[in-house]
Amino acid sequence: MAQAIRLQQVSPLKASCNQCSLSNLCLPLAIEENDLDSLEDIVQQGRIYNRGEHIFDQSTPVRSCFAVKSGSVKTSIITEGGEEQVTGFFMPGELVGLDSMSGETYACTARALERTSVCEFPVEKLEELTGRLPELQHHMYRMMSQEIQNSHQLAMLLSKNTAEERIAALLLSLSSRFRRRRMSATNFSLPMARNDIANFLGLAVETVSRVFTRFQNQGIIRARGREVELLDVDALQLVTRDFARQGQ
Amino acid sequence: MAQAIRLQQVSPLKASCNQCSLSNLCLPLAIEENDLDSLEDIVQQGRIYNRGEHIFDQSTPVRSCFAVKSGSVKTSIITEGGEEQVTGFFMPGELVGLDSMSGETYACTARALERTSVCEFPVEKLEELTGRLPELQHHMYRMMSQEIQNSHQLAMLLSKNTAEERIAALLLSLSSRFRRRRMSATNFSLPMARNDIANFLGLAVETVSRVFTRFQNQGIIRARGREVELLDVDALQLVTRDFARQGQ
DNA sequence: CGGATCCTTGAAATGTTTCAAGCCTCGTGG
DNA sequence: CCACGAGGCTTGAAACATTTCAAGGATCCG
Repeated sequence: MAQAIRLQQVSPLKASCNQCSLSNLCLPLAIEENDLDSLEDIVQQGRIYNRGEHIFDQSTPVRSCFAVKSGSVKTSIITEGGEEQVTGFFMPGELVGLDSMSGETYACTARALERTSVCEFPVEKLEELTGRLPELQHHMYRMMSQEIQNSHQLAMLLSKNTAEERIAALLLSLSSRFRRRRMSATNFSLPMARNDIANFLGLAVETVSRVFTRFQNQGIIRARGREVELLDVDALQLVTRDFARQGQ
Repeated sequence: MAQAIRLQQVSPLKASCNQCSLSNLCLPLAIEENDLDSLEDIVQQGRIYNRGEHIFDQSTPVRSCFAVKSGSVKTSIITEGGEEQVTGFFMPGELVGLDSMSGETYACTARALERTSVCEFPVEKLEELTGRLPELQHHMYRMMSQEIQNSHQLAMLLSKNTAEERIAALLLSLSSRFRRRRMSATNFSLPMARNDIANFLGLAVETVSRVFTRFQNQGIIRARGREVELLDVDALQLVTRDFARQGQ
């Protein structure tokens, strides 16, 4: 995160994907060295968003999808009645807006959970580019498929699992995403409020709070506010797999 | 449905998308008249599957995605513990397997809910083709985005809505999909068992049954087994929107 | 320091599940 | 052609997890 910001200060006007610390997570990973220029040509250095600021809004015309560079983003759908459903959390290196690719208007609203910088990929240019670079196209398909799978996984969590299982699963998901970024997988701070967690997991805030303290009393985690330490990852995995032990 | 079958009897060996009654729903809709040949070249006429037969299996190598021609398909994920989560139902003109595009192995299992015929699109060939036809690529992106949105919608249903709201939403979804095919939107037979509905909506079978009878007692629907008649579509929409009335 | 927001905790209320049983339906075999 | 069996569907009553309501405590920031 600190690296990404520093990088931006060095070359604030032109994106340089090949120097980005996230190039092994983001779109560049799918591209040959000598095609990187084409990608850099279409990338727009996004501005920095403060906590709570909208990156794009549901029902407005689709312009771009975004890669998180530092910070974190939450996406949510607002129903006609004004209810919010959080559909995802996005960390550095992850792509936001795939559910709106090639649609007319954004299917969700994306908001910065903290001070966040993003790279912006205008969809028409991205489409044009993927038409020329099969590797990139392949990668896009794969990420969109992955997004569908993630959402199915969420649906499964929501429909079949208890509050404890859902929260354990979220903690483990976050943990592995921190690890991918070479950060501590057991000691991190949650970018989102309990409220967002509750909304995302289909629970009441109070339930989330109760489960956190229950986990804490069992010695599985330690939590003070948004600071979390996973003390017993195996136990967490046991909670989620619970029903999933085949023999035994 | 009957039409699609008849068509297949006329030209059993080579697919002819331009004669297909579903061409306005399926991939051909994205393609210029004179590019249709390229699509027909890669389409494989799939065999006919009987009720319960597997079209593809989770964790086996990805070969193709499929368009339903007649009949219907359900997709589901099997957890390590053997639990099943139904992730979708697919009707004629709809694409199955988008969650596995460009992945190594299928992310779910697809089964025929009844006697079902499909068209098969080998993914490598499809990718190659979308690289050449921007319109088709655009359409693929759009359908995959749509699939993500559908799944988000499902997640929302599962996390925020009551049993009645979920079932009303499913009935309305089926209704509109029948209408798209120029079939009765109020009088149709469910392709899936109560069990599948329950699993899909994250409910117990008993609950599904109870809601069906409740709706029936309220005069909103009439149901005998899988035969369903929507007597009061407005009431159904009221059930789903319920919380979604903005003013009032 | 004050106000707002976020988080936690308790007790009662509630919708859904679970368990249990009976019924209906459809396909099969006698 | 009827009888049988199996699976699918329905219904009731008790059990349960989570929500809702209510209130207190912590934390952050101007």
